[in-house]
Amino acid sequence: MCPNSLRGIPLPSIKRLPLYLRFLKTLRNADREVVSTTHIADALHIDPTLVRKDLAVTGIVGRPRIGYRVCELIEKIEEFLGWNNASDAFLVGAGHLGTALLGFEGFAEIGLRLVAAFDVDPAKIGSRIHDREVLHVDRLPDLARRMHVHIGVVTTSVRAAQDAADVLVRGGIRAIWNFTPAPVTVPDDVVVENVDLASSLAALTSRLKGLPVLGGDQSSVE
Amino acid sequence: MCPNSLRGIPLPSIKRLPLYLRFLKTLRNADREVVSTTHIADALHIDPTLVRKDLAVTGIVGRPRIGYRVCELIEKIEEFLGWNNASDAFLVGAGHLGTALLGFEGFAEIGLRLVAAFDVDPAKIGSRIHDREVLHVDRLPDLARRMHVHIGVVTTSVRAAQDAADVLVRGGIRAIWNFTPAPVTVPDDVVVENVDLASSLAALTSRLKGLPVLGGDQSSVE
DNA sequence: TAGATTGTTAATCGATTAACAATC
DNA sequence: TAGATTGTTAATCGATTAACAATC
Repeated sequence: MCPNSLRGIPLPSIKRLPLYLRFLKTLRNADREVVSTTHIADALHIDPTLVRKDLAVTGIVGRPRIGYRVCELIEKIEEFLGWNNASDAFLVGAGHLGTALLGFEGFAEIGLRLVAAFDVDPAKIGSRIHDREVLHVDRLPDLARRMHVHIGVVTTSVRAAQDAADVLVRGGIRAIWNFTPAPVTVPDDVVVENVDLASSLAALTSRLKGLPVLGGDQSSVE
Repeated sequence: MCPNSLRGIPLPSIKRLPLYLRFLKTLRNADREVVSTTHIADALHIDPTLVRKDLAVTGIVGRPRIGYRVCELIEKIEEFLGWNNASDAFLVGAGHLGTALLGFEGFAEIGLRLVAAFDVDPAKIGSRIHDREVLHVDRLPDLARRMHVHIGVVTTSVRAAQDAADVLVRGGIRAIWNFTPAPVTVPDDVVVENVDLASSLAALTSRLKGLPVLGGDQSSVE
């Protein structure tokens, strides 16, 4: 019955969905009604069969000879990723990076809404950054529960990252988006996704040095 | 003769090296002289054989029964990644994110030095951000060549990303670290590494929704 | 020596790519 | 119809894991 959800879905496929989404939106802006996987594949330099497999995880069905309806595809991908109705998130660490993320308008596109920022610095608490209040981190657990916020974004210093994660866990948060290079430890039922700039830079510099690297992924266009 | 450099090195291995590096530095701070792969593997939740394979790409040799010398391992990894002597980089787009990156002290650890920022906004040009001058982007190509800068960091708006890439290419830049969600097109000999927040968030939210996801990678700790 | 660990070779696993039948 | 495209099954490829001999 549920051919896709039973077997599990490859993480690489999930990570490519936003790529398709972005491209499809440019097509929609250009008033394209339908699109074939070969067209998507050409534009994104991905194998057409892989594109078909990736799109299949959303449950979309195409029409032979025609392709997929652009609007339907966009809807299906957003629905699959849960980006159709935005999730509220708390940000911990109102420094430079935190401020940048609070000001990043692109989050609306990807279903995330940073509703408040937290810090320990008395100089920051009470101020507003990009129209969001900065609160003391001690207030986070209670507010997270009362506001049903399930996602935490960590932009503290490396030193404070684990403390931030602990506070978020105390607030019953279920997912942590960690922008610090510090690995954080959380209970099994909390999901952690790390944005690891060092890994990304390692991929860049090793290729820059002309080393022969195998298995280039989608984040590497030449 | 060169057992590793002939066959090419897996990109996943390269992306894990910074993870090891960070852990090894905590060991060095604790005055640990030697370390075994089993110890590293336990701490980082990675298979010990995989750790050995990853470390092997740097050319390090360990001693059976003993392990690896911590300091030597750190040196070898930094040398392999080219992080032992920092590379100069230009940043294009002095907005919120650009400002955050200019203020990020962690780059010293990973061999990157942002030496100047560029923008088109007259209000910004001539100012200083975190002690780096903001110059008009028109001056970039000439300066890049004269200063032998080979790395460009793009933190512009989506709209301006391709223009930024073009200017960097005109300056003879060889690698672009793209922080915008826009895919940029560059000549074959220029390396592009994308920091794709949407992909990262997709991995987070799909796991948050309790979907069965295969192939969790290192960026996903639970 | 005994035993922990390295380094390597073989097996497994999953993702990607190729082939092709079904469809409109 | 002819032919482009989907959707699926099989083949390939590479990364990870397991097994194990070599080493000190």
